[in-house]
Amino acid sequence: MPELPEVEIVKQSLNKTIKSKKILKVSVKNRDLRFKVEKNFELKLINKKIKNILRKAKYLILEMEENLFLVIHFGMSGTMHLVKKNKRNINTNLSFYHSKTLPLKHNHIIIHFSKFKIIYNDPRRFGFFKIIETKKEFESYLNKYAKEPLDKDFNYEYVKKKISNRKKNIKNILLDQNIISGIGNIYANEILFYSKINPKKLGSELKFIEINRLVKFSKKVIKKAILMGGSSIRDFKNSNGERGSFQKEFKVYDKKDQLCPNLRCKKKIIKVNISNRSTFYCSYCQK
DNA sequence: CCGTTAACCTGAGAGC
DNA sequence: TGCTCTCAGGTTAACG
Repeated sequence: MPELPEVEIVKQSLNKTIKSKKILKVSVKNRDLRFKVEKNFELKLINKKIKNILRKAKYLILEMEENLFLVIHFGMSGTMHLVKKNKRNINTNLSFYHSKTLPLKHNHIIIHFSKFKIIYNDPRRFGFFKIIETKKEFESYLNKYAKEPLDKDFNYEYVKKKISNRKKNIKNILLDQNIISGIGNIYANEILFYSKINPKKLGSELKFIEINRLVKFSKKVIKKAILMGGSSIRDFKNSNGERGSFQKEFKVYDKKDQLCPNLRCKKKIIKVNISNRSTFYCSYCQK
């Protein structure tokens, strides 16, 4: 579900609430996430204080005392909910693309603090929670991943070097976390529209100006999405408290048969399948 | 090494 | 109302 901007929003919310708080109790209702939640998960976290909350690409990291790192990935459908304690209500305070109501099913992991608890919900269970116990191991774990658009040295030279010998189409390149990290299906579509690049074009075919636009608009789109609280799709209709509003800015994503936002164009956005992912673009503006 | 596809899961919505 | 089918914000093992 969440791409870089959505995970960043979670990070920012958590920084306001659980930073420097102590974990009093952990309960795991279902260990069968994408990777099995380890046996000693609860024991390792209990009585630890949270030092900091970090993000890298689509990963959220809770940095604990004693060089303990809890790495969280939300998969396709993971969400985090903050619920005040000692209240019977089911209001959550941490609803990004979700309603303010805690879902009834699929609440797999609950982390208790003195005045509230955070609940991890994930219907499809593609997400995971992993504990890393040394700083060294933590750093090498994250260094595996490619640079993300917001990195200072994510620039023309970096992207050029990464893609110029690739026979892979640019849409799949943007989704490949080993080439560029943090971008998912929504933002890949949007970035390619702004960059005026046909998603089927191969990495090796991109010209100087196209790579430049790709770098520029990757940064712009991701930054703006963060400023707008991320994107809330699918369930945002029935939610009165969703935080994200970047879905209102979508130019092509989920816009099949709608007019191209470029007013001079007047053609319709088309939808095609690229490697089993829906891809939306204007075949006139994106060459 | 590289690129593509299928598989992992549940639920919502469309069409009949 | 209910059935079947397709699709969904991600990742990766397995294959050629």
